[in-house]
Amino acid sequence: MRTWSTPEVVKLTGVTSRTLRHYDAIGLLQPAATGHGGMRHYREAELLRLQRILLLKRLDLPLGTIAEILEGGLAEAEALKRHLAELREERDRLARLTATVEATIRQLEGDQTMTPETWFDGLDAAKHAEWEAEARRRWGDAAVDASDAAVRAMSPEERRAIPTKFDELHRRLAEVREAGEPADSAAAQAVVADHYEFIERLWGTTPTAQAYRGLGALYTDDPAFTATYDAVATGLAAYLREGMDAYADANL
Amino acid sequence: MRTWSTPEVVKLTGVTSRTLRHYDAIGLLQPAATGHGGMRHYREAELLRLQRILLLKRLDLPLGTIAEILEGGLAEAEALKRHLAELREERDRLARLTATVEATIRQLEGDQTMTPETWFDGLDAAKHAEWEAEARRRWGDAAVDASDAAVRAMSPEERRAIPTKFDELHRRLAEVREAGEPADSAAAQAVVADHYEFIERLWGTTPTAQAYRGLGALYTDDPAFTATYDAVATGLAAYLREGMDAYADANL
DNA sequence: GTAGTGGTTGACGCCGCGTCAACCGCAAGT
DNA sequence: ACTTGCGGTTGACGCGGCGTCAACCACTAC
Repeated sequence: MRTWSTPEVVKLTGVTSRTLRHYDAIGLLQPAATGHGGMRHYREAELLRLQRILLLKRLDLPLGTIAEILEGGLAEAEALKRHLAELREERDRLARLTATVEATIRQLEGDQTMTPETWFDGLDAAKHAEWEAEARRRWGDAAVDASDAAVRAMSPEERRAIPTKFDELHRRLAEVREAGEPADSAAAQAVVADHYEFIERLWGTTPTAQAYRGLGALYTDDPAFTATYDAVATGLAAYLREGMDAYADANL
Repeated sequence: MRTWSTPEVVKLTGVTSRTLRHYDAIGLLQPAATGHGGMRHYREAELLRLQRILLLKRLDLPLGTIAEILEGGLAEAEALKRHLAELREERDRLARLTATVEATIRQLEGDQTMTPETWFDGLDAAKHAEWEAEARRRWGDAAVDASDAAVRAMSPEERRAIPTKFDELHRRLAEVREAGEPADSAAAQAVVADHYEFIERLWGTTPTAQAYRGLGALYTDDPAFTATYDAVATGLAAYLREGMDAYADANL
């Protein structure tokens, strides 16, 4: 029954000696014996255990979970399933993120002139070009030009406050929703009323019921907007749209 | 020119007070003034700066990079491009990882009987089912059954040593390659010779030149194998295949 | 002797805060 | 006048998985 010293294990497996000592320290992989000034000696059982550790580690499982599995306290398939769910979430998050970053870069490199819609939402600055075209289709050139003029008339400070204001509205709305209030409740409608007023200021005109509903639809239909709202709270876009529809029903 | 206290900023932006103090500590966002027992007071300039910080943070930029951008020492587009490359890499890595984990789960839940190919490579245990079908197509039922028998005849210890042995071979090969040796050099061929011997033991028969070349082709053609080798060193699969071809030319 | 090799054990650093713990100033209630 | 409570402050530790010193020891070779 031969044994392996630390550097031998290093050569065999490719892990660093520091890693081996770390695993020893946290109890994940302890040498079969130590002697002669603390030198670690591993036997076949430990090597096999290390193999399994490395295998699971390549799946990005945390060491704690790996330990539980190896101790038999946790079923491997069970742990992997949970892990898989996390991986998928993270993968999807990164996919959305890359898209957002790409769009942001396009915006930074594209038209230098900051048109009003750029201010609509700090996060969606990047989406401006596509969004303006969409806006002209939905509301017509006159509406977009009016909004343009209204925002241009603002002071730089006012303009820069726009994303902040949107953020505030979104967070207030998310709070109301988390409290369990339906979108047509008084609490939600109060926030939507502020939203309507703010949109009114941005557009430079009083949105018609149809236009306001259309904006709500845009929030749920355009992935860029949906993503923006989902960043605050998942499903917030749909909730806001509901609230806007209810507001239009009741007040416009 | 009004100012905002810490809790007011918290309400406005949704960040925690701890985060604000952290940003103060690292110099990322310092309050315009402090007074009255250390209370922080922010003005509009700081709120706007915070907005930009949060925007960039949502893109997963590290705080250090955000600081550089805000100080003007780093072009935003430039930083984002670099960041994007990292994001893409990570996204792709996670995509491959989810696939691997999914396959591993399938394997764990599927056939309980561990057939020999399962041991071929620890990481590819999951790929067993697909791989066996592939093997039968490539080498025929007789060859696969022979290998099956050979591995079944091994002791459990021997079987469990198989992935370890593969790992060792792969690492040795990677070292040779990093030293700049071509695949048909003596150094590389020595490793390939060991590889051949080991395959011989696993298969239970002496692989013909054609069969051995076929195995090499599998390494580069099957994404699962390629990924396994790339985990050790990128392009290792191709290098090994080259080496195997050269070995077959010279010795088989 | 001295130098070199190959091992050991701390301990700090990374990143972005969350989460205590301990303290302080001010207002309201007893 | 004392306590209580609120709202703020400042440390300091913890997280994960090691990398990277620094300091030390045992043995061999010169």
